[in-house]
Amino acid sequence: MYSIGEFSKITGMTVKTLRFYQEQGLLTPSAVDPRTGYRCYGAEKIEVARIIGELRTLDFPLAEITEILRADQAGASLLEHLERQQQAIAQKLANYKQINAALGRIIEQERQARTAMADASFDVEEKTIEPTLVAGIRMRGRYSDCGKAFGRIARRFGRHLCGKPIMLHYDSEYKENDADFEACMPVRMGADVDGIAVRQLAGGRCVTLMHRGPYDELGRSYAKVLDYMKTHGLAIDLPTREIYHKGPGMIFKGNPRKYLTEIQIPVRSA
Amino acid sequence: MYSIGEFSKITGMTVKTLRFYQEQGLLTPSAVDPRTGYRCYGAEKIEVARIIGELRTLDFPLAEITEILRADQAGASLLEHLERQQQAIAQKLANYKQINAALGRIIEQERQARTAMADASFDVEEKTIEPTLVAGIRMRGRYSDCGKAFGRIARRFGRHLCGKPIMLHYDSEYKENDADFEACMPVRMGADVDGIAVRQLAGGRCVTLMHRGPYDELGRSYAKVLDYMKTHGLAIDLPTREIYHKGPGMIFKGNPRKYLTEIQIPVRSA
DNA sequence: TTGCTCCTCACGTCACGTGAGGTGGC
DNA sequence: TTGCTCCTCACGTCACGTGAGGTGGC
Repeated sequence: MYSIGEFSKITGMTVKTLRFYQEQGLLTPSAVDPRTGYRCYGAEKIEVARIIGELRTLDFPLAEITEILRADQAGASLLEHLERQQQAIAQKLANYKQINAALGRIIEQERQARTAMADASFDVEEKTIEPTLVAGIRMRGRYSDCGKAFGRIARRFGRHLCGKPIMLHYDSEYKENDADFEACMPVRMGADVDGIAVRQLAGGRCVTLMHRGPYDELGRSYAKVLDYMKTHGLAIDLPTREIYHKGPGMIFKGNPRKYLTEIQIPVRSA
Repeated sequence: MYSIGEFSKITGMTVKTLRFYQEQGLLTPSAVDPRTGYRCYGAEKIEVARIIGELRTLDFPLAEITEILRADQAGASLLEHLERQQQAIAQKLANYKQINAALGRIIEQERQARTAMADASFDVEEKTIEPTLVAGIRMRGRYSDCGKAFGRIARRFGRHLCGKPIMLHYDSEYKENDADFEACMPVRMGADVDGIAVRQLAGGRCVTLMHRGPYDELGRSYAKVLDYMKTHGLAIDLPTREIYHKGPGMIFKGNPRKYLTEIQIPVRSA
């Protein structure tokens, strides 16, 4: 016979836990001194404690452990308990996997927003861009509808995504309600899936400018780019592009004054 | 301004939750009628509720959400919170993965024990066994030490395991304290790792008998097998094998009367 | 007497959910 | 008056942990 302290050392369970298990009717002492209230555990309780410990390691709730111990004789039910528990664990696992993936995406986005802010120059520049594989949805309507399209692409391509969202503008003039545009996201690989086209976006020479501020002030930056092109005798090669380096975050919408949008206009000598 | 019921519908949070968030100082109503106690939520609270909801989806504790909301202006801290949270989630994920794997192993073992019980014939038989890849630890000492060896192999080879534990006996006579034996477990693939040898176990002709009961009664079954071999003029080809189809379970030790052990003795015509 | 083990009882954790019992406005 | 929304207060969940305050045996 062991005192609760001794039994605690043997089983690796705290004294508090042992008292709690007694209260729950899960693991009762072999005897209790009626005068002092001292608990006594017999050697046969060690095996019971071991089983409880194993089942707790497998995250079984105490109520179910009580059931399993009671049904020990039957034996047949153990397998079913195990299978049910595996279901339960699999659910939690799936849940945390999802959370983990979501956190990964958000963190990545935040990091890129930081570096974009650090790297930006805010001057009109000419550069050569690389060809890029993108998944895109071409649409007509209002620019503000592009959010949903980016969302659809992101959900579909998940971990194959590899860059910021890009919008292609196919109109040569500004259109409010009937614009012709395409929401794209760079992907590592992939094929067409319901309404989303995967293709190579051509590279080449272009004029760029990083715009800082809300989207409704993009016009000012476009003016700067077009001035530059006129001065240098360059002509537009549609579609033009906008790259959203930093927009409303997933958590905080953030301050529109800090949004970063890169304007890219493919050009050829006029 | 919205009543708590309206705001609940807008945000998808229950009324109880909204009251709780107020109590926690997380999301306070824009106004409270001092006479009736009725809560009023302004439209600007919708965005706050959205952020709280997003962060709860990512499993942030309420206390940390409070912090994040307070530090919103700073902005810089969000990324660190996200990274810390990813750490926390990764831990839980790893924990549940481990539980899941353990459950899988135990379930598999229980299932195999069931089918073994259903298939066993309990007669001496001759059969041809297939070559098997095993991971084994050869040792000298007492048979009862094999448990640790099986444990080591199981931990090392984890998901590459593909069968019940096998013991090889290299002695031609019974030895109590200085037996020469090898604890093996079938594996799908693998290479030698500290003290564990991976190799092909030869197949061939052998005499088998399924023994049902405690290990200390194995002698009776060996007698039956040896009788059979004598009658049929067969000679032993060392090492002999024991396959533990059902022994003490991982959870319950179970009734030794129900243990199932297969004796396999490789033979050649004498 | 001191130090150790043991006892009970009450409360805290975490993010809410579940009533009970009652009020205010249409 | 009825039905609906809203209110507060107390308690439950889950598996313990953390004291506080006190007792028994060496």
